[in-house]
Amino acid sequence: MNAEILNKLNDKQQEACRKTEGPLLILAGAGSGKTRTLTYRIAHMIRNCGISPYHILAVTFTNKAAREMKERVVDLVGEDANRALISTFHSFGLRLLRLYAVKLGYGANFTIYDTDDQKRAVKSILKSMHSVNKALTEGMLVSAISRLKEEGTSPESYNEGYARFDENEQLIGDVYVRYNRILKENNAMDFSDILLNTWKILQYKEVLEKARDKFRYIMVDEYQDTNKIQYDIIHLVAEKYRNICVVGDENQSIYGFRGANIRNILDFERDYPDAVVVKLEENYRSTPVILEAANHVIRNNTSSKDKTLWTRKKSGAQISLFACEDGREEVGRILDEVLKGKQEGKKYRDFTVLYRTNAQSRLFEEGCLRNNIPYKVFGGMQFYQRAEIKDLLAWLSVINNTSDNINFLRIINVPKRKIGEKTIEKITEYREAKGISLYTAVGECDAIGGLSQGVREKLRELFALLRQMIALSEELPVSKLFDELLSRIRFRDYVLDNYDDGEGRLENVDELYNSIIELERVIETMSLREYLENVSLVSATDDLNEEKDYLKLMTIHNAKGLEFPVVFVCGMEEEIFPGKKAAFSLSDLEEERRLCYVAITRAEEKLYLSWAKMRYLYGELSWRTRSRFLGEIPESILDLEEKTAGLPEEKTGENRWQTGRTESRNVAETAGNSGYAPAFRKAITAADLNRAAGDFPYAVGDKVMHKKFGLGVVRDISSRKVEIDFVDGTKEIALVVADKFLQKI
DNA sequence: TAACCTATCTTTTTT
DNA sequence: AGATAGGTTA
Repeated sequence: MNAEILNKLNDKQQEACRKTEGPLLILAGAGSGKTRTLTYRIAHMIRNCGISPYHILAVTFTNKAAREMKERVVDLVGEDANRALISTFHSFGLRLLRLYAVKLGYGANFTIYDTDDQKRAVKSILKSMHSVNKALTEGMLVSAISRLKEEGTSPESYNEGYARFDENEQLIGDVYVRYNRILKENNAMDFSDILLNTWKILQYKEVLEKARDKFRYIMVDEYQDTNKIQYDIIHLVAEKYRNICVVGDENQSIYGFRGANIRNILDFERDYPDAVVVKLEENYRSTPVILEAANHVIRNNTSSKDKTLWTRKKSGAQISLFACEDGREEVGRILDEVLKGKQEGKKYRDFTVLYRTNAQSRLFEEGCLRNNIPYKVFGGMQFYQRAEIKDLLAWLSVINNTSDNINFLRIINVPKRKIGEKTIEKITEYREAKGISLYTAVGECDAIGGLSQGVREKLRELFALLRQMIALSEELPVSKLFDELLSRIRFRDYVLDNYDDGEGRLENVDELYNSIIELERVIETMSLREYLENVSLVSATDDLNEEKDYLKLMTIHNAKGLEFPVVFVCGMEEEIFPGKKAAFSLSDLEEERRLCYVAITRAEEKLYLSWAKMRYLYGELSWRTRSRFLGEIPESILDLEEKTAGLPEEKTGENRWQTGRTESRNVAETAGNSGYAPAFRKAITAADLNRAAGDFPYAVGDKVMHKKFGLGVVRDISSRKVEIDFVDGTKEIALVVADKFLQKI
C-alpha cells in the first residue's frame, strides 16, 4: 500500500479524504460511496499522514457497519488499524462508562434495560403511585422520558418548566423522577442513559481531557440521524482539536421520532464557520430510472440542501407499479416475480421486500412458506425479545447484577414455583421498608411476616440456587454457566409444558446457546457482563448474511445504509405510507417522504412499487387509496403492468387510481379465476363482500343526520363500522345498527 | 395459584 | 387478526 491509496476514488471523494485537519462536512447522497470514502479516509490518515489509529474515532449507526468498516480499513492498511475505535454511539459510550460509571454512583456491572424492561419499571411505578391517569400508557411514558433524556432535559428542569400546568405533564414529571431513582437502585441504565451518562461523565474535567487527547480525529457517519445528546457528546470531545468530519444526507433523516435533529446537519456550517463542505452527488448504486424517481419524490420536500444525484450508468428497467386488488394478490405478484427471477438465474438473496410497518411482514411470511421460498425477516419481534429468551437473559442479568429487581421479578416464578402476586407484594413491602434489593429480601425470607411454610421453602431454594449460580459465574465461561442454569431450573421441561409451540421455542433456546458459543470464539474469555452488554446492543440487521440465499424482508428503517439488486416497496397506500399519524404535520409528512426516498434508493437494478385497493387492517377489511408518493413519480418511467385476465384496468386520468365500491364488487365476482399463482387465488369471498358492504346505503362524503349527534359527513366505511364526522368530533357507528340512528339527507 | 375466557387495543419506525 | 390485559372460575 502506498500514496496511491486514493486512486480508486473520484475527485470529490479524494478531496474529502485529503482534508484530514479541521472541520469537514461531507454531504453524501444515497449510494454515493460515503462508507467507502470514510474507509479510505481512515486508511489514508493512517498510511499517508502518519496519524496513529489510536487517535481515531469513527461512529457508525449499526454494529454491522462498524464491523465492516473496520474490516475494510484493516484490508487496506493492515492489523494496526484495529487500534482505531470504530463503533456505534452506544458502544462508544459503554466503553467510557465501563471505566467511569462508578463516578456517577453505578456499580461497574450495571444492567442495560431495553424498552420492555423500561415498561415494566414504569408499570411498577404507576402501581405504587396508584395513578388514575389512563390517558398515558407505559409505552407513552417510556418514550416521553427517553425523549427528555436525549434532548438533555433533567427531571428537575422539566418539572419546573412545564409540569405544573397539565395533568399529563405532571404525571410524566413524577414518573420521570421515580423512574430514574428506580433504575439507579437497580443499578441499571436504559438506552438513553447510556448516552446521557456518557455526557455526564465527560463533565469531569479529567475524563474529558483524556477523551480529547485520545480521540483527536473524529468521524460521524449518518450525521443526519444524531440527536441532541449525541451532538453534545461529539462536539464536547471534538472541541479541542477540531478535527471533526461528519457525513450525512439530510434527505435520509428518518429518525425524527427518536429525537434525531435534522438541524444538526443543516447547521454544521454555522457551528463551524471554517468548515469545508464536500458534496458527493455521483451515484454508483442505482440506474438513472431509479434515481429519477428518487429525485422527483424528494423534490416535494422544502428543507433540503441543494443536491441532485446523477449516474454514469445507462438507463435501466422501468419501475413496475402493481395496483393490486388486495393484500394477498400483492404478495402473490411479488413472490411470482421472485420465483420468475429465480428461474432466470437470479438468487433469492437478490430480492428484498421493504415495508413501512413490521406488521406487514406476516402476509409475506405466509406466502413464502406456501411457496417454499427461503426467507428471513429482519427486526420486528426480535429474537432477543421472545419470552423464553428474555426469561433466560433475565436469569443471567440477576446473576450478573443482584440489584436488578425488574429482572428478578421476571424470574421469581419462572419456572413456576407457586410464588404469586400476594407473596411478591409481601416481599416488596418488606424490601422497600428496609431499602434492600429483592434478592437480599428473598435471602431474608424467614424474617418476612405472613408467608406460608411452603412458600418460604420455595424462596430459600431459589435464593440458594442463585447464590450457587453467582459463584459459578465467576469461574465458568458463559456457555457453561448457561448450560448449568438450563439443567438446574429444568428450563426445557418448563418450556415444553407451558407452551403449545414448545418445540419451536426450544429451538430458540438452542440458538441462544449457539450464539453464546459463537461469541466466545470472537471474544476470548468473555465475561457474563460482556455477554449481556453484547446482546443488549445488537441491532436488527447485524446478523444480515450476504452469503446465504434467502429473500429478505424488512422495514424501510432497517434497510437504511443497505443496497439490494431488486427491491419491492409494498403497501404504498395512504395511512400506511405515509403513515396515518403523518397526515397532520408537514414535518412528519416530510419525514415519511424522506423514508420513501430511502426506500427507492436502496434498489440497484430494478424497483417494484405496489399497493392494494383493499386489505385487512386491524382485522377488518378497508378500502385503500394509493400513496401520494406514487403520484410524485413521473409516469414516463412507470410501467403499469397489464393486469391479470378478466380485470380490465381503467387507464384514463386520475380516475385510474380511485377505488370505488363498484369496482370492488367486480373484484369479488371475478376473483376466482385471476391469472396469478394458484396459491394466491382471490382470498376475498362473496361472504366477505357482503359483510363488507352490508346494507349500508351511504358512501364516503354523504351527508347524514344522526338522532343524537346531529349533522355529519361520512368519512370512511369499513366492513364493520362507519366513521362519521360530526360537529363535536368523529364517531364510529357499527354498520349493523347504523340505519337505526342515521338518515341520509 | 393457575388456567381460562372475554374485552380491548393495536400499527409507525429502533439503538 | 393477533396480542394482551383483566376478570372469572377450578
